[in-house]
Amino acid sequence: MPRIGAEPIRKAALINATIFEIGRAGSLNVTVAQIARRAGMSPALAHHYFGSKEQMFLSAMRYILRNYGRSVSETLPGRGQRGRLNAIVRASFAPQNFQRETVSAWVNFYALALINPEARRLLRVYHRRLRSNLVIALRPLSDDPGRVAETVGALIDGVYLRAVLIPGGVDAQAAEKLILDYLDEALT
Amino acid sequence: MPRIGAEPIRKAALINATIFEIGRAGSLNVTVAQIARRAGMSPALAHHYFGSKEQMFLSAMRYILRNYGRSVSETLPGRGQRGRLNAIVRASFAPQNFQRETVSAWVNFYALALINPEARRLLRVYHRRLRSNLVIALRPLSDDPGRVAETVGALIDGVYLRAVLIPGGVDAQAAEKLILDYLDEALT
DNA sequence: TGTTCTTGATTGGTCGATCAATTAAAGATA
DNA sequence: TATCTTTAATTGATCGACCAATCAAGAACA
Repeated sequence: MPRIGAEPIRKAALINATIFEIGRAGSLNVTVAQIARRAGMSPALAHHYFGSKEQMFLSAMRYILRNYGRSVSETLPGRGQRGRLNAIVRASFAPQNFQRETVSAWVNFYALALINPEARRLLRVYHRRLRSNLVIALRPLSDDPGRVAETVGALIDGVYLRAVLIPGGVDAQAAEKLILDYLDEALT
Repeated sequence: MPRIGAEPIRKAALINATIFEIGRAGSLNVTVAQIARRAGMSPALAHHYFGSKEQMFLSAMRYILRNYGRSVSETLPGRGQRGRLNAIVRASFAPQNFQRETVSAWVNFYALALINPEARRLLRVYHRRLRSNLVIALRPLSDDPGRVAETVGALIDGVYLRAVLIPGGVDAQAAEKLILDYLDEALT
């Protein structure tokens, strides 16, 4: 059984399973055993690789945030002016970032950030980066880029939060439009 | 000890303690024993009055939402036109609704709504009522009251969400201004 | 007396974490 | 090649702690 070089594969499997299980349960109340079983290994092995459940959660959160950050910066280059702005907003509602499990995990990570300093730090890094991206894109378009960036950031989070509560799936189209419409009227 | 007619007093104490402990812990992972101790009674008595921990949580959530709804409708009458709108927004950031413990509990109730149908129902009622209030106030001011109401709703939630993550307390003033500024530019 | 209030004690169950033991690959030695 | 050594991978079993919920019984009031 033991193939050498299993660590990165196992860790990746565990991170995926963590996000999936948290999303599925809609809560951080998932057991290490559940996650490990989903990832096809024993609970002991999960502990072996991550040391603790907390570290698994934080790694999963890092993964989500890194993914989001990547999908933002990937869609950035090119597209002058307003195009950059639209790209940032659109990335937030791209299928990979806006799937029910992911958004559900996202909400729970916000709750985790209330009690875990490292989780809070990660979230603040994401906030800063998003804000910075928005400000740069807004600079040539608005006379108060800071305020508009803040508003868009809050709007994205708010729309995410409400999206998971809608029973019949999530309408990324409508969510995206709400924010783009705001930008239309904010950028006179 | 046993005074007659203790039930409503005990229940109120437990609901307060529930919100306080959830806010303090920043998580729904509070024990019935913690809550009961905070409310000055034994865990068994808490079960006696509420039947289960879940019912305690739901009652606490109802209490928060009722409180919020009341503080909105109290500030409503009078003030023609734009005044009603400002009042609704201002109520969201009134001290009683925007204290750290309350907002922290609020975020966790959102997470609870992901897994508990009754919690989800309560939250949807709050969404509908807020939206309805906003639409009525917006009707004479905007040619698309529905969209603006949706945006303000998401904005309030987003600002709440971000407020709890700021280390040095919450700036209700700034939060309020962000939303009022949005309204200024949305209502040409 | 009967009803309401109240709690200590207990039960049944869950879960994170640890550890000793097993398996197998990689590398060294001769 | 055959054998030994080292190291990584993996798990079953178990420990210790925590906790929601129940119950029987006591205490105070009408």
